[in-house]
Amino acid sequence: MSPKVLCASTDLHTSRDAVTRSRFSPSAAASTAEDSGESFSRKAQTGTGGEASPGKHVKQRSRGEPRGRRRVKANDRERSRMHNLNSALDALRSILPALPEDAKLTKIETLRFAHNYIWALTETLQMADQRGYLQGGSGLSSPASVSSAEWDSPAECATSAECDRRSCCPPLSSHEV
DNA sequence: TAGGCCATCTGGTCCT
DNA sequence: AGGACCAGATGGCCTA
Repeated sequence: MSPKVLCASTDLHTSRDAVTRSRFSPSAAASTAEDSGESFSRKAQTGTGGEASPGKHVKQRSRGEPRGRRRVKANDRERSRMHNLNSALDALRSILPALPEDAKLTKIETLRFAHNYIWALTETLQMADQRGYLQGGSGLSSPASVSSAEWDSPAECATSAECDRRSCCPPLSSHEV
């Protein structure tokens, strides 16, 4: 679904990254506009968003580092934080039931799929527990051996549409994570 | 071309 | 004081 290639978590210099960097040139913007005392901000330019009205609220400068340098550092941290988040998301994708190679789940799809997957596993465990399968140690297939389609539409339903009709699966909104 | 998804920047707020 | 986290804004890329 999503043919785009996410930047690898450790690669800070994807082509997209390069494009963005060259476009915004944050270091330049930060060190020129901000060092001169004028805060460079698209929000301020457009006048949208939750920013305080200009002039009313001037954030205090630290006496140490110049504001521009702090901004650049904060941007770097934020970037790596998001890369970290994406790594975790990739790790989550990797343990979800296999999908076709080219079908990479989007972020929101990954979270929803994982949510349903956990729900299905829980249901399976409960059923197995009730039937005493857990003592025997057999009769349960490993999650990895179950197709993603099966996990998308839990055991009782052949299709997700049927699942919707019967409401056998908890709607995500009912216990949104 | 519109809409979805994404990366990035940014300022505010909370926490250590 | 500085870092982490968050949400809004922006613009690029891709697909229907």
